Amino acid sequence: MARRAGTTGAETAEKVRKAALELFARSGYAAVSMRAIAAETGVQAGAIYNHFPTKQDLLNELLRVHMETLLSAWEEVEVPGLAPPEALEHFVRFHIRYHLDRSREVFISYMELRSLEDENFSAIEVLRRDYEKVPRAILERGAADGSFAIIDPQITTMAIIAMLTGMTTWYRENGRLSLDEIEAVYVRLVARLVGQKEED
Amino acid sequence: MARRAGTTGAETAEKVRKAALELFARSGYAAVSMRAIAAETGVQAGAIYNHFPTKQDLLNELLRVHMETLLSAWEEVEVPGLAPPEALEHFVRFHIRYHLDRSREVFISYMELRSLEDENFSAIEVLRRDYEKVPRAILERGAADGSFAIIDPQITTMAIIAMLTGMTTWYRENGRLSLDEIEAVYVRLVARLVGQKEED
Amino acid sequence: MARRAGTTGAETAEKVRKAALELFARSGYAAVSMRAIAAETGVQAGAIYNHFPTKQDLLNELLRVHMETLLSAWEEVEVPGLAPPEALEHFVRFHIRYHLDRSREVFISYMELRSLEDENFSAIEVLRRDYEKVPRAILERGAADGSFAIIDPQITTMAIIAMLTGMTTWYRENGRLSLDEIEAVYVRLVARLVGQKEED
Amino acid sequence: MARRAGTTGAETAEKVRKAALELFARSGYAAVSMRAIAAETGVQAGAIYNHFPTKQDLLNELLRVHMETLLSAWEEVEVPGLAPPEALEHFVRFHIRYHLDRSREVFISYMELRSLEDENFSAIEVLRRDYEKVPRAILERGAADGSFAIIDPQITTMAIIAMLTGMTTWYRENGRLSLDEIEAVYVRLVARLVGQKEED
DNA sequence: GATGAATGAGACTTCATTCAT
DNA sequence: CATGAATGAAGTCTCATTCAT
Repeated sequence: MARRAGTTGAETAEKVRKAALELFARSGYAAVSMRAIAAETGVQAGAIYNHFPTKQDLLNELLRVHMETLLSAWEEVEVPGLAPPEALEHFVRFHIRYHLDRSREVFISYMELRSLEDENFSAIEVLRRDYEKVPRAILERGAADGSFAIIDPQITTMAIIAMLTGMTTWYRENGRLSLDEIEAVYVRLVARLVGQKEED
Repeated sequence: MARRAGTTGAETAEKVRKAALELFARSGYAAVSMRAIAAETGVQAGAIYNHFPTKQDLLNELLRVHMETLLSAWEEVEVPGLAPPEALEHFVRFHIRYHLDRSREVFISYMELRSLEDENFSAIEVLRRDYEKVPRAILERGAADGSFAIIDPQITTMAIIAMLTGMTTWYRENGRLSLDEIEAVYVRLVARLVGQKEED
Repeated sequence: MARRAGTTGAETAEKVRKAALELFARSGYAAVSMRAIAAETGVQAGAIYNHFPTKQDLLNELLRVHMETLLSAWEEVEVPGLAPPEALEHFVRFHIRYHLDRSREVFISYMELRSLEDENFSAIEVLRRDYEKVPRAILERGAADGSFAIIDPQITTMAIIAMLTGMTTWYRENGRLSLDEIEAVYVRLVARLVGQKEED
Repeated sequence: MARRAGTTGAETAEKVRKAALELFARSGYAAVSMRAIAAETGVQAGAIYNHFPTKQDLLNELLRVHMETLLSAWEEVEVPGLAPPEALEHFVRFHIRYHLDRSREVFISYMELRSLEDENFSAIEVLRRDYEKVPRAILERGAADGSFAIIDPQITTMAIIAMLTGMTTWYRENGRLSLDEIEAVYVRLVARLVGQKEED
């Protein structure tokens, strides 16, 4: 049968992306079939191939777009002249907010890297490294100007990212603390990690 | 054909466990076939079913045994009377050493929880919670006796675990720092997170 | 590859039904593989699943449709006002003709009931009972109006059905007697079973 | 492990026969696995092969022994000089009693003939034909001496056997009629089929 | 004579993908 | 652009059978 009235190809592609994101996050790339994505989208499996050449391309696009969006979102909110302590706080708040809003993208970005074929994997890895350079640079500036007392910049960077990203595994919207409170806690924890003096 | 001379069932079962661990860690549970595990083990796929009723049982056993072993390993090295700062350092060193030795078990314990069927999932979750209680209890003791200045016990606990476990994703045996050095860095980072005074 | 030009799904489904009927009758449900049905149909095994969800559903549909068709075929030829002796003769001729035309359906309807899962089994049983009510009712009418001298209505009903249906196990198209002759013999045998007076 | 104390090979072989009979009757030859038979027997599948070379041999032995036993049981009770009416009644009573006692053997003798490989099938067919000759001979004697008014000897023979054997499909031990009563009904039905005068 | 472990084939079913319509 | 039907490969698991112990 032909396309139903009132739908456009772009709409379908977007619905496929949403469905795939949801399902990959819930069950993992390998465990999700094109038929399952199609069912969630409301089309037959064959229709997906009008928009994405292969299942692998679908995953790759999700991850690539996520990383690109993350990077450009940071570029948009970044405040260039900020002193390291304020810059780090700014980054922490950005990272938490952004990652909670896209918890499924974040999740599959960590989980499904290994499902990418080599070439795709490498491209995503580059983007990931780029993002890791953001806190790393702040740490190094802070170490240089004496506002931080960094133990080891590389490990501290990874520790910060792991700590912040780990939040997506336990955060629930109606938990004990509000998002603002959690953010505040993490800002202070990160400050401690980099050896800032407590200001309260 | 029957069993080849000189082999035993227990050996095969162990080889299957090893192969499955390796492959699940590398490619993920859903992406690994029983045939692939069998090939790595050196038997036909059907032979696995003499030792494990289903693929799910195989995963479940790996995860269950890992968590049980982790818990009993801790119980064995735990030093009951230790003051909170020393207890925390002890835990950090234990966790790092143990997790690096079993990086694949750790990896699939985090990655493949979602591949467990409901009942199996619940059982493993209980064990995971049990393990999280270990640092949590130390933090609370330290908060009570004033040796720590904890910002938020729950978040700090999760942050410590995420930070430490994240190491398995980037640690390489011949990297810039030795394991001893890395351990020392993490001990200090954790000390900062819980608000201990720097002792150096 | 996709569908070959000039074929339709309905055709394939029908070919699958035919092949399954043939093979189930010859070798039994459990001894026939989906691959064998597919080979007889001229498609790959997977293609069957576009038309029948499971092998069990395929069997179930064959049996259900057979029983429904049998019942509605009877309803179509039934002559309501007929006196019991003529009604019984009418039924005997119908049963023989119908069952010889569909000897494979009849065969698997008796043989493969036990291969049906519980729910499917119950549904088919209901239809079978409905069909058995047809001769039973004629017998009872004939007993009531004195045209028959029934020994025991239930046993006689079962005896008639067993006797008639048993014919499918030995009937061969080019045997000693023509179908018309066989029919005539059975009409007289049934007349004897119900205690009609011989009219010749 | 070796044989458990107190069991003998002959016992196991007999238990295997019983289990196979039971399971073949319930689910059909093709649907029953050697493992299932072994489980019902209380041994491992491999042990069956100490007593029966293949699954096919097991089926074949069950059918062959059944037919041989049936034939020799008849030979034992047969009363040579009996007049046709009494001989037929004698046969009917024998057939019913014998078949109800061995309903599973009877059932698989009809159902699983097609599961026999060619050579085995032919051998069993010979025995079946031998048994069918028994009523056939009585009918012919009765036709010759005028005590029966047979419509068609072959069809009547098959009708009698189908009718009698069909009973195993609906007979229940605690049904409406006792076995004696059922027997009496069938004796009279058969007498009608062969055109004897009603004697009551 | 029995066990337990193995093989190699094959069971049902699902999969990613293709393509006529 | 979507459907529905197909392929060919592969998935998990079971099977009859064999054989070292």
